[in-house]
Amino acid sequence: MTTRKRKKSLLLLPPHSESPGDQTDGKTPKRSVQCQSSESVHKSLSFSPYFSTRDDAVRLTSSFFDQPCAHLAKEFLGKVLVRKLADGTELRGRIVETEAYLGGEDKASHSAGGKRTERNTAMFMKPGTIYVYPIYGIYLCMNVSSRGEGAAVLLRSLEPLSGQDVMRGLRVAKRKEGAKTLKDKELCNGPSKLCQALDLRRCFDRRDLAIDTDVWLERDQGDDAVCCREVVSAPRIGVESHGEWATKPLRFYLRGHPCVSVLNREAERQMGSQSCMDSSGLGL
DNA sequence: GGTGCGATCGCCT
DNA sequence: GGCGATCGCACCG
Repeated sequence: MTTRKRKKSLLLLPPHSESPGDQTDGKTPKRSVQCQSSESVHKSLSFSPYFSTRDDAVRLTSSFFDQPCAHLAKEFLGKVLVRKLADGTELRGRIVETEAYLGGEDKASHSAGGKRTERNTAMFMKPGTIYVYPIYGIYLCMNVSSRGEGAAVLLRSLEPLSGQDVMRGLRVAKRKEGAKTLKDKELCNGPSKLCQALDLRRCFDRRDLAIDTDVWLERDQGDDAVCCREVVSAPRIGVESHGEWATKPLRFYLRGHPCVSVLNREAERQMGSQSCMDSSGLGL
């Protein structure tokens, strides 16, 4: 899987580089982020086949984030992540997949063993603090700290609700010229994809999701659709090398949702008629 | 559709 | 100097 070669191919832009609209080399086409009209943003609002939306969305405050990690990871499902760009455009996506990283004893966590470094400092900050870190040299992932020393929730997938055209522009900017057009469900179906689509950069690291003016979380009617039976608990992705912690069901996603990055049919089959309150095996 | 592989570089030991 | 909470693409059936 891993290669040691370091060719100087530039198929992808580093995610932590300035977005294409900010680039000054004159070679990259400007995307539409800076100039999309409010009308086009309104048009891009699409009705979700899975949830309904309404105008009385409520921003989530600090108290919401102060929950045990795995519990918060499940609570995130159905909530709406909002990203307000510099030009006022609001990008919205409903969270449909998360992972809990418990810190301390959790060997798959960046903060395993209570290890605190410059990079993972945000994991130890107050619940609701954003932790953005680079991975594989070219991608970013976004977490939100929870209650518990070094604990955080990784946001893995969103269902795009508004601003899809802008998201597509941000995603396309990172892909090879001539690549096929991305479907809406492909815009945010992965932890690094959602960072690209929402233009979440490293500068968001250590910012407070409860009070920030550029990114926040909302609760809306979508919550009503996230009944217990729809939540699948499965082992986390990409942590196979961490022994028993690799098998713990700390990934949560909405069953049957097309925007989930990786399905776990085995976990879904095992759910059966079991309540999700039990299926994690963690007494959540 | 599923699978395998290469890309790429910051962080950590 | 090794590794990694990923992704896109080519290839195959």
